[in-house]
Amino acid sequence: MASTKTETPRERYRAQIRAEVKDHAWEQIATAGASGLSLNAIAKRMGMSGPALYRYFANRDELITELIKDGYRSLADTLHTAADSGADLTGLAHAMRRWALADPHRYFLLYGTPIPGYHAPDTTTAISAEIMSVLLDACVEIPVQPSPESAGKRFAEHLQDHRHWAHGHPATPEALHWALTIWTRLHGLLSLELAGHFNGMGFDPERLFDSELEILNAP
Amino acid sequence: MASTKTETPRERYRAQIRAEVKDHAWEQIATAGASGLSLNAIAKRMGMSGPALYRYFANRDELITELIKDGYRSLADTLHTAADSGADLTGLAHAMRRWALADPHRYFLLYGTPIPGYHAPDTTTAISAEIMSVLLDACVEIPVQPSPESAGKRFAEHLQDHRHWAHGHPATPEALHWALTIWTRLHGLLSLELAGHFNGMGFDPERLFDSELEILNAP
DNA sequence: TAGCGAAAGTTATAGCTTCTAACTCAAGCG
DNA sequence: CGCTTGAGTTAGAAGCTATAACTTTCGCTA
Repeated sequence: MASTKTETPRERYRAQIRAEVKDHAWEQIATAGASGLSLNAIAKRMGMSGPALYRYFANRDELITELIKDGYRSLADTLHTAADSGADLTGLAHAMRRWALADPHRYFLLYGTPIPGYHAPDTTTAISAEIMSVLLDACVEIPVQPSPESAGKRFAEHLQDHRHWAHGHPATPEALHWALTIWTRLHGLLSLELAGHFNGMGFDPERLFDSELEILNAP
Repeated sequence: MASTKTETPRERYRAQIRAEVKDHAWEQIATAGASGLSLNAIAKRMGMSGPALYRYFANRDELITELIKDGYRSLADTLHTAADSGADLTGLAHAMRRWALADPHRYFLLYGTPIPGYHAPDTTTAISAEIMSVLLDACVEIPVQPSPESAGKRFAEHLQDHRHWAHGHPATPEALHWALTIWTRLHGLLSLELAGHFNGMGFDPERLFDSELEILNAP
């Protein structure tokens, strides 16, 4: 997976610089968050003047977009790797938690407060769908019974008309519902833990995570 | 609850300007988010020069801290009002969702990506505890049965040693656990909805919310 | 009521940011 | 070997936070 075509030396050099910039950007994000990202500072740390970077990225937003895309790619790869080695929902969830804890700012770049001007391009939504697909695969193994005349049943029925986001995945509406539930619950836990909202409370966030995961495995 | 003591005209003027600044700040946050907040722009919109505002707020962070405090206060008041008019968990959750949808950026200011330098002062953690208290009150009405030998039971036991965040609330460990669960699940739903992660998916977020709420009412 | 002191608001300035414009230089391709 | 293209430079505009020094204005008190 090196290159799609024969690259000219110029193209190779360009790709290398872009990668180097992104490395520095991730480093900067990991310490100061996305709002602390500075093209100028990156340029200086790379030994060149500020405006030089504008040869490689049109503006700050394009760099951030690229980072978000790489972030989604990283999460999707992490989940794929876990799933390929036979991980069930519990394994996937723990892989996701480890991935999030490894770089909280990266998690927030994807799932935190939306960047004001930023609008997700098609490529990121495609990878996002890939992530959901892994989750859906893990969901079909979970027995989920809809009680009659419940909001849950109504939502599953509602999902029958709005399942295009599953991209043809052969899951029951109940499984789709459950995948959404898993997503929102895990995000709620991780988001609050990473933001430090559990900090003064004393309990072990991992135990709360495991407890919630138990319910997600046997609804 | 006008004033604690007799205020001098200077103090009254000062308080009025501070309030006016915060009004403009909220307006700015509602449109551009917290990262787009500019003391300079606020000053100009108020007809004075940039540095003038530094007489009223030591720096940008102090203004943001104040806004966060007011945000927590606003949410706590909303929940108190709902609880006082007899709302159960469903009512509280819907009040919270309405509050969040009314100003998504305000929600993210409290529960979104943490501000890099910012560290919550005691006053905000106190109001945060107040919010949790309302949730706990609603929890004691919900029957929650711990299955033997489960991660859930183990976490409830773990909470017996870490319940100081409940500030002496007479709830069972199971109720404490359930309050945490409610918090994280509602946050997961609201956070993803407000950030627009459900946008392309077509389903009605409120129906998913109601479905989750049904489970939270009868675990 | 006069005046004094503190607070409010001003401009100037430093230092940071993003980003454009114009220029120089070097690398690579024909 | 030369020409084109792209990389990197400096200069500069416009914005931001924040400080310093100065002026004005307000309100309390003697």
